[in-house]
Amino acid sequence: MSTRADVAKLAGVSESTVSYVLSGKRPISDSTKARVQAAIGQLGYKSNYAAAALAGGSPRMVTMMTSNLFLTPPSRIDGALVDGIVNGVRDCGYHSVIWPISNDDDSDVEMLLNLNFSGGVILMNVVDNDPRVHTLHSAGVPFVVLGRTKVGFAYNYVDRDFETVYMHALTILKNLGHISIGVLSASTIVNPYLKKAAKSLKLNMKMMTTTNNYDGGIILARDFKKYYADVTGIISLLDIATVSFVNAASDFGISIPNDISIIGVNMLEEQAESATPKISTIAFEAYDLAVSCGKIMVEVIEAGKDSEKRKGELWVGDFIDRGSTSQL
Amino acid sequence: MSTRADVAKLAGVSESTVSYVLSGKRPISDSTKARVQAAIGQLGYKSNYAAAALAGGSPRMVTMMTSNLFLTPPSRIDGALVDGIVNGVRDCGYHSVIWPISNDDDSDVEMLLNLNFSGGVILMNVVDNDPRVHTLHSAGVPFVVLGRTKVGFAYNYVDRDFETVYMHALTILKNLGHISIGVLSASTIVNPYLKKAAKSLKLNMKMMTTTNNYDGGIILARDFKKYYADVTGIISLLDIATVSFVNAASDFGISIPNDISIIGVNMLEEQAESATPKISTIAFEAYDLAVSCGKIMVEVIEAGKDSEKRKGELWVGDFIDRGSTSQL
DNA sequence: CGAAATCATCGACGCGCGTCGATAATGTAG
DNA sequence: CTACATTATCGACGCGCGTCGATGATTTCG
Repeated sequence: MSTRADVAKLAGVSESTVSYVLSGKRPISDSTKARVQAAIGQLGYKSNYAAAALAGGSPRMVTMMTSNLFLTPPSRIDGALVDGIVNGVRDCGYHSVIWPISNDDDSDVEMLLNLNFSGGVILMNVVDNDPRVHTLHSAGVPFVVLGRTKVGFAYNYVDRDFETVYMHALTILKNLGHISIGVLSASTIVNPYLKKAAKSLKLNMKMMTTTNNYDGGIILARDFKKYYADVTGIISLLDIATVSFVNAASDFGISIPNDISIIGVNMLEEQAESATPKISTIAFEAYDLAVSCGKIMVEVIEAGKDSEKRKGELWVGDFIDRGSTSQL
Repeated sequence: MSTRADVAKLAGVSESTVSYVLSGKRPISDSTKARVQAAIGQLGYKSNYAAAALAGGSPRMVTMMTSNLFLTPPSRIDGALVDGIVNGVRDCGYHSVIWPISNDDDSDVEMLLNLNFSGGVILMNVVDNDPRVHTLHSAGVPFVVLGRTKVGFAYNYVDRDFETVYMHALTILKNLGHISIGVLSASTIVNPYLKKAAKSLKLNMKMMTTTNNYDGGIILARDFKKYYADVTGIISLLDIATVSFVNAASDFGISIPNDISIIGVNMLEEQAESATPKISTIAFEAYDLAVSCGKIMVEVIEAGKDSEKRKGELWVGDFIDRGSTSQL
């Protein structure tokens, strides 16, 4: 591996000149700039990451942590989020890697922190009162949560504004005359925001719990008339199961949107488009949200410890009508 | 962040002593060892990754590269492989991260190499004549391929010995009297090793192509009597679709193993166990294979450029009879 | 008991790069 | 023509740690 010294010698300039050509932080004449570039090309010089990180203060690197990536098959949404973060931090001159987690205790987090090789951590797939947030917080590492969790202190986060999203979706259904609303979810617990919105709109909620995979939606469609006959409007918190539910509905004599109206609040546009019929959504701009998360991560890193400000950002999204809803 | 100097001062020893306590590369008396440990604990000292990498030569870090992780939902096998690598390199005192790839040209590879922050690269999900192998090779970066691909030069790899695996599976089917063999695969192209094995055993092959997801297996089961009526033995190269195929078979009047015998050659044991009936396999010890891959990666890194040796390792696996095969 | 071996520890150096202050070269105004 | 601002470049230093050679302390053995 060639070093800065090699480049400098070949170009006939000092080492610092090479650095300034690379960083652009001081003016360099066009002629020497060209000579240095040529030398770099000729030697195939690549700056040493470790040395740059050491000399430059904190490493320009961000680590993404998600809970065990492969235990449950990740969805397209995860892909969009990762992509967004990668490009968000890249715009700020940072890089990003994924920290692979095997076991779900936070020994992996400890290890990452001990390693101390990245400037900040983006936490994904957080759960209630996530222990990893506590660990990161007490370690004093710059971090941003992609999502939210209840812990006893302030932290940086980027998340969807579920309160508004749910209210929006339910209002649309209510305005169409739907009173009995099914909630397609992987959990039997009703999201508090959703519950609140339903209450204020005086809507009846019925949980339609299933697993978020292909089967899940089919089973729900099969059982719909038996268990959920009174439901006329559905708000879906799932993505994969929603697509298969909609696809399979007609097989079980359910017509969308004639018999039931459905709004997806947690799926990508491409997924909503892929179903037959297409699914109306409250847009979830996962990619853009993640880009913003990446940028905030870099801000937090560069603000450093001096700043005690915490930043929270919430994203809403428009209603996109694809015809899966109709007047009751 | 506290540094080695802080620890040394607090413990009343020299900086190098602190280093040797940490690395264990020179004997240190128990008493000073204890004092240093105490100081480390008190200060919450964590060694600086960048500095260690710089001083120590190459960074003790491995990068895993897989093609766009989230484009197609990764399977459990990918999870086992990642886990294996993580633990394999960890046993050697190395760490590992996943390099997120968004676009499938190799600009991401270039970027990783330019960054120059990891000691080596493990390439996963390689395709025929993978351009990334060429890029890594000409960059002179230590790398190991988890799998194999045809390029015009030698490289380090760890892979299954498909030649033997296929031969083993087909021999078992043949010995049970099966002559007409279906090949469950996601591609219409017959694997050359498989073709060779079938030829030498004088078996008739019939491609049963489907997508490797839940649907894929169902569709195949549905169409089986129509298109593959003559098939009595199946060798499956898929995992998810194989499980759903076996599960759905009885729904379409196919009895396993009475009507057809099936052997999975590319699935995890837990997946084979999860089907009804359970599926016999040629064991694919994905985790162990990946552990070995990780260890080889470290060997390659530590051998350095001086060594031009290339290492290849092939894994077979035993036949595990779960009763999904029977005499014709 | 003295010489040699062993043990525990220290100090110094260098890894490659970012950046600050200084310097030489050039331009501008009085 | 001198005094001073501006521009282009250089040299030096330090980031934090791994490691080598050296040194003083202790033990071993003839």
